[in-house]
This record gives sequence, structure tokens and C-alpha cells, in this order.
Amino acid sequence: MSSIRARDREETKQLLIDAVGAVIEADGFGSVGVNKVAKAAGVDKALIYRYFGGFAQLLQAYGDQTDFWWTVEDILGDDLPDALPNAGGDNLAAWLSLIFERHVEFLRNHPVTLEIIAWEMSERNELTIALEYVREQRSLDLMKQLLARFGQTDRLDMVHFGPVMALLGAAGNYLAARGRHVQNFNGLDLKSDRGWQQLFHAVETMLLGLVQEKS
Amino acid sequence: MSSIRARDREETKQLLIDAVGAVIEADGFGSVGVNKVAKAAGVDKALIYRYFGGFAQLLQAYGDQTDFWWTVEDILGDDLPDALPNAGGDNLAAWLSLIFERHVEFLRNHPVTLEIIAWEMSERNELTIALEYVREQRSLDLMKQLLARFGQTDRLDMVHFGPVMALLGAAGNYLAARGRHVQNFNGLDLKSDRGWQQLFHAVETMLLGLVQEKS
DNA sequence: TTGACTAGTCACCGTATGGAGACTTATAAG
DNA sequence: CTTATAAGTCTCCATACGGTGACTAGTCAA
Repeated sequence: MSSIRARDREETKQLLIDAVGAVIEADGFGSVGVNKVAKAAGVDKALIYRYFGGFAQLLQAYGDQTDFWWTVEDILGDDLPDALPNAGGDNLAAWLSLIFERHVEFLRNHPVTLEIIAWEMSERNELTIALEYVREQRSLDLMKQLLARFGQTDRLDMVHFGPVMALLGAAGNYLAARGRHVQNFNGLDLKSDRGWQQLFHAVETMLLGLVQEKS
Repeated sequence: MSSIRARDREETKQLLIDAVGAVIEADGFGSVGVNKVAKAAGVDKALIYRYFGGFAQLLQAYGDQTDFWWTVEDILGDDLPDALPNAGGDNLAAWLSLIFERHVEFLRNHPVTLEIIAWEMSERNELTIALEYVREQRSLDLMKQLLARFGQTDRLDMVHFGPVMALLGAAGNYLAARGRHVQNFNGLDLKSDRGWQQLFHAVETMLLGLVQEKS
């Protein structure tokens, strides 16, 4: 029981920062607060104010230390688009399908990110605005890279490229976040890999059809 | 200033019930509580306990009085599927596209429903479970009706029907809820009708392609 | 050994919450 | 006119929140 930690400011700061993530993952973003975080860190809440200046700055520090969102490299992998010669014509559709899959897998492996997505639906403040700005930029980055490779040559009607990305991103976010607590959505099983495979398959088929539709 | 309402139990109950909706619409579901609702109703909060037994029952009464979700008739309109002779073959794709559009329009015209959708992302209790049960049933109802008309004749691969419905429903919910407070998502403008038209158009094209993809 | 510095503790404040009991007052029956 | 019932008001309570100031106690240099 002699949990007498040595007095160490930096270690205590890190304990607090880590506690933020732990509380979010355990109880969601909505119930994160100065009392709960301090208790989770095993530290007095007064230190939050002394070391960080306030709870908002602690959250800020947590955000700065954590990557909540994929980078373009995460999504495109080592096989950058130009590694695949742009021959087939439906390459972009295949890529979009793969991107959707990786997007969803990223979310399913990052519970804190799912909490943030859920939280952003009901709350809007400096922190959520900053986080959603990062995501929007990453998404636009990804789209720009895809357009640079496929924009002139692919048969997909580029008028639909943006809306389709939005549709897939929105559906992925919603279903992944919902799958945290709910089993089914519109008959789809969000808690089984099989349900997600069905979704991936349907998306792939739709995208291939979209390409061939190009007038 | 003599706002001396006559003493009327039923009227007061209704005032409270209506205040629930008003508070939700104004401040969101997360900040709904006994104090705020009573103040909005211009009534003492003790009456909530006397007339309803508790705040949960007041919410229950509000839920029973309000239709948060479309019915199959709302979505299919008077033109039931069998009113259109099943000639073209891509009728189902056209219907799905129309359904998506009506789904989104319903949401955009029902702010309280959007608040509930957002709220369900972070909270899960008896009330949210009851509400999402209703929606799931309505969605399955809709799908069953569509399958009954098109299941045997349409060229759409029925393996993909369920997942596609889930994808469209999820994207509609997410984008509509997000559009309450945020302007853009993946470059799509959620606050202008033009942005939504782009989305509808892209969805229509995708669905048509899906039909023609049937192997 | 002493004294300064600072990491960590503790008690407290103001506010808002959900909730209950005691009270006042309007109304309608006898 | 009297009186019981019920509508509506008021005060209070326990709890939890974010936040602050005073205090205790290790640590390290002189």
C-alpha cells in the first residue's frame, strides 16, 4: 500500500495526460472532467490548475500528444497510388473501396477517436473545432492526392468524386461509432466482422458500377 | 403581467410536455433536465414529480406524443412501389435514390429527431433504446416492402440490398446531424441545398451503376 | 543544519443538479 | 358559508461540478 511516488512534476503531468485518455475510453468524452481525471490519475485535481493552467489546457496537451486521425500514408499504405500503373481504368474505384475499408478499420481500432466522433455530434467548442479541422484537412489532402493521380485518366465522373467521398466517410464514421454500443443498424450486424465484410463488398460493387456509369 | 393561469392539471401537464420539446430543440438533448424544463414551462419543477412521477416518465410522455421517425408511407408516398409497373428493371435503384432523398429531407425538417440521433451517439438508456427500436422496425418494414415488390424481378443483386440501405441510412443520419452545426464535411457543403443536391445526384448515379453491375 | 523552493494535500467556495416535504391558495361540493 | 381536496409555490437537502487558497512536507543548495 505504500504507493509513495517520488515527487516528480513531469511524471505527474504525464499521469494526468494519460488519465484523460483512460477516462475518455472508459466513460466517453461527455463525462470527462477535472474530478474524474484527477481521480483516475491518482493525483489531486489542484495540480491540473497548477501544471496546466486549467482543464482546457490539459485537454489541449492530451490532444497534442495523441494522433486521433489517420494520415494519408495510413490510408494509402506504402503502395502509393502511382505505384499502381493507371492502366485498368477502374483503379480509382478499387482504391476508394480500399480506402473505405481502411478508414473503417482505423476507426474500429481507435476507440478514443470513435468517442470524439460521437462527442462532436452533440458538443461544439474550441477543442472539437480544432480536431475536426485536422480531419477535414487530412481528408482534403487524400482527395487531392487521388485527384492528382486519377483526375485526368479515370473513367469516374469527377463531379461525383467529392460527394462519394463524403458519403463513404459519413457512413463509416456513423456506423463505426454506433457499433460501439449497438448491435444492428438497418439489419446490418455492426459487431461482427462478417457484417462489415458485407458492407465492404456492397461498397465495392457500387463503386465499380459508378465508374462504368460515366457518360 | 398578470399571467395568472387558471389552475388546470391537464393544461399544466401539457405545458411540461411541450417544454421538453422546446428545450431539446433549443439546447439539445444533453442539457435537458428537470430545472430547465420546468423553467421553460413556467411551472414549478415539483409538479413534474407529482404529475408524472419523475423526469423519466415526463420524457416518456413526450416520446409517446411525438413522432420522431418517418413511417413507410412518409417515405414511399402515395405512389406505393407497385403503382409503378416493374418494367424498366432499374426501378429499385430509382426508388432507393428517392428514398435517400426523402430520408434526408425528413431529417432536415425534424430538428428534434436530429438531436436524438446525435444524442444516441453518446448516451444509451431505456429511452434511446426504445426510440432506436422504433426506427429499426420502420427501416426493416421499408426494406421488407421493397423486397416484396422488387425481390424477384429487379436486376439489383439482393446480397447488397441490406448493406446499401445501411450505408445510405447511416450517411444520411450522420450528414444531416452534422449539418446542424458544421458547414462542411469532406468538402461537401451541408448548409446549402446545392451541396445536398450534389450528394443526391452522386447517390443516384452509384445506385444505377449498382443495378447494372448485377452479374 | 538551516532555509528556500516546490510537489502534493486538504478544506473550502459558488453553482447547478435531481429530488422531497411543508406550505399556501383556488375551487367546488355540502 | 364552511370545508376538504387538489393545484401550485416555497424552502431545503444531498450531491457533484469546476475552481482556489492555505497548508504540509519532501528536496536540495548554501
